[in-house]
Amino acid sequence: MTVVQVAKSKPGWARDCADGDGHLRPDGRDQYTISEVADFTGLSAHTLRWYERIGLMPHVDRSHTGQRRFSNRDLDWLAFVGKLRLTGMPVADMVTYAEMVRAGDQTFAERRALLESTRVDVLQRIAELQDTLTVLDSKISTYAGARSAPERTA
Amino acid sequence: MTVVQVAKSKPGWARDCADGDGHLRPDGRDQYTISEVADFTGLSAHTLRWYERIGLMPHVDRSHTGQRRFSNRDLDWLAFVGKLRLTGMPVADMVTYAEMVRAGDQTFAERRALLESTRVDVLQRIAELQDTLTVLDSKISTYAGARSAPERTA
DNA sequence: CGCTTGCCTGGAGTGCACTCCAAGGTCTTA
DNA sequence: TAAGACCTTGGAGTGCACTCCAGGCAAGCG
Repeated sequence: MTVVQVAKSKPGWARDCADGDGHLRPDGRDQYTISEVADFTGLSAHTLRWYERIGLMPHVDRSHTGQRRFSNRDLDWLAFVGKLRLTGMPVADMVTYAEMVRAGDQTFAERRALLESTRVDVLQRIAELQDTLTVLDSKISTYAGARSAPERTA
Repeated sequence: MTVVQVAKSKPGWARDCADGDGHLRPDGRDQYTISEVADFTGLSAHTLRWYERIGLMPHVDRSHTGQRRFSNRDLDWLAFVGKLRLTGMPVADMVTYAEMVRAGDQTFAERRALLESTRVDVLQRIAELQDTLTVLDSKISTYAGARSAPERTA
């Protein structure tokens, strides 16, 4: 029931793991262009604009000519959104969360509840993956040992 | 970079976790109709036919009138495919794996390599999720303690 | 025998999360 | 001041993994 997809930015679906969360935040400034933010977050500029359009970003500051100027707060928010994305939460639900944030303090309980159910979900997915790992390992050892493994038979 | 989606069969995106992998295999038989298999696996009959069309299933037996009759081996294969699906492997890659299986023994090394890279991927995703869990927990405790939490600030 | 239920097919449609395009304005640096 | 890189918008397009539809065949039952 759980489908996972990996962005095509990496070759094939095996992600390059040694990414090291590369993008250090350039402090000392509080104004970033969209392409800088794209570099820091790994999201495309398109996606950042789209996030704003659908209400997943609080309204971003603009320069006097209308260009976006992202703040460190925006970067923090995007980092958090990135974590939610990793949990598998649909964008629509993240928008709901963002709306609750905008609605103010009376949504605390709801927000907490959402985060807690997310937490449960993450725990369950970890368990699923660990289970999958077991299956994978036993299959790999089949290949390691045997000259002909019984295929289609677990 | 990792996008995860959860099927709509469950209300919202929070999956019902207490599913218990319910569907016990009814042994003593080796012939199942498509709707039985759909029940056992949680996949829809549509999806099962689609899997066969795209080459993700070995050719399934048919009754004298042309209806599919799935075997226990098919069920085993579907269970394994389900595990691969959980890892986030795209369907196209699973088809590749299925093709290697059909190609026979000379693909052992490739198959093993694929499984091993999958394994690495799963390990990495588990690590990501554990990291996410940490963020979630610290955010939840913010909500737990404070009357007004600093939003957009991690 | 007719009715309901289940299965078959190829092909079209859906929903999600981007991803890109066209047409134009802006910023930088030589 | 001119070239080229970068930014803006609304809307259209893409890829994936299903999901459904129309039209038809077949089996079981009262």
